[in-house]
Amino acid sequence: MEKISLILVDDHQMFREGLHLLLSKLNEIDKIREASNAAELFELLKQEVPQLIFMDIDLPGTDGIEITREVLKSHPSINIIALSMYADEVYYLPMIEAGAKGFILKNSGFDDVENSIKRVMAGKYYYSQEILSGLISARNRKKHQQKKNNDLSERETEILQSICLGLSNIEIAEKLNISKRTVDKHRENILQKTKTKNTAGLVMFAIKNGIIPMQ
Amino acid sequence: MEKISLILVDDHQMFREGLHLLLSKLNEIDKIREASNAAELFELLKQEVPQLIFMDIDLPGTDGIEITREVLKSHPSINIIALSMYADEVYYLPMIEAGAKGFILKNSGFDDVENSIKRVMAGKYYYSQEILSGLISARNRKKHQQKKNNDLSERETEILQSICLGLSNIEIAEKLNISKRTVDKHRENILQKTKTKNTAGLVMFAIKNGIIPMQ
DNA sequence: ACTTTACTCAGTATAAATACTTAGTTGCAT
DNA sequence: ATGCAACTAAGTATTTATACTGAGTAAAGT
Repeated sequence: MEKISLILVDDHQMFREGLHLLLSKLNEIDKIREASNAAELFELLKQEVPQLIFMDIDLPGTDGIEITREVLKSHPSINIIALSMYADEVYYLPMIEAGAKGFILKNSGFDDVENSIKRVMAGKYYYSQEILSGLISARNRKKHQQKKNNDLSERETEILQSICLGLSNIEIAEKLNISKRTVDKHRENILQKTKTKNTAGLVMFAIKNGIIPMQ
Repeated sequence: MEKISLILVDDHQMFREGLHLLLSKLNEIDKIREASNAAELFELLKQEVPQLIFMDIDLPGTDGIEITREVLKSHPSINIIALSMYADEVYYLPMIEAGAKGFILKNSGFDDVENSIKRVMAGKYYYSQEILSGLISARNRKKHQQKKNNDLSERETEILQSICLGLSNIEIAEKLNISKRTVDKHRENILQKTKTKNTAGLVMFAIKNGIIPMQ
């Protein structure tokens, strides 16, 4: 198996040196270089192109996401694994869009680093499990939020759904085989219950409360 | 460290036996039992409660998702790891909601099984990388969908946002210091461009196209 | 120079939504 | 059996939204 040459990009020297030491114990690793910012990285790239880059996201000046885009534009073959303190989607989604093959958290174990190298160098992707738990818990939070605080009756829910579909009261009345005035009344009651004052408010309420599917 | 007692639930005998053999080589595992359906599983649960269950999703009769819900209702302390042939979100999302702590694919390596046991028994989640990348790519797809196909001008976008906030045309006119008739006209143009026919349609369009934040 | 686009404003008319009030029916629960 | 909640319906009035037409100005691009 070919030995791996890699570059660590991080503005904290201590972190860089620690990771450097840990990585140097791996047999697969051949050469490790370090950069603390974009300029240093591009200088290293001129000298020799590595197979792998560990890229910190929170860099002063040009951030890791922007650097990743630039590096991949000129060197598409390099595998980039993102490093972040936080499992927040405002970090990893842009990073993945930028082309990072992996995303691991700084406070996860070194086995995460090892696994990420193995998978990414095999042409696969690798994401920390913590990211998923963030996604899942966000999903669950939303699901729970949606279920509660919904005092609408069945009929009212049905009518609110129809409103969101863009139907007028007359059309809803025809669809449900009831009087237009009844729909008027329901709509009025829904406005009261949802504490909104017009159609726009109704639709927003419906979405926030999961009354209409809108993932 | 306490030894783990677990149950394998799968309707394919050969798969069950193979996984049984592999698992029996792990030091952490103490006792392995097998069930091929819901009835057999609940029979085993009566005899002795395990710490862990590997649950196949595609079971004849009551499926793995439903069984997971029932098991966790009566035995919330049991850790359940789902097994599936497919990395499809129609499988894993309901399974996660049902309370499974892990989700691995049948065609991934045995190290996935080992890792899932370690993490789940430590009170954490574990999901196959394939699932994580599926979730993330789904999110990326959505983000990209939102950006395109938005012919609205700046002013129109501004007005659409105000509409979504529940403002009437008069209120929007005051807010932007323009005539109410101008807002009328903008609104008319937005209706045309978005191919919608009323306020509800406008709000739905705004959400689908990411014109208003709505995570 | 010319066209296009965005933004602005108005007249006129109709349709729809909002507000407030009253009231009959049904089914369910205490 | 009594009351409550949901669903139904209508009268009346006002406010908003939608539709179609016409038009001026400013900026930007060809």
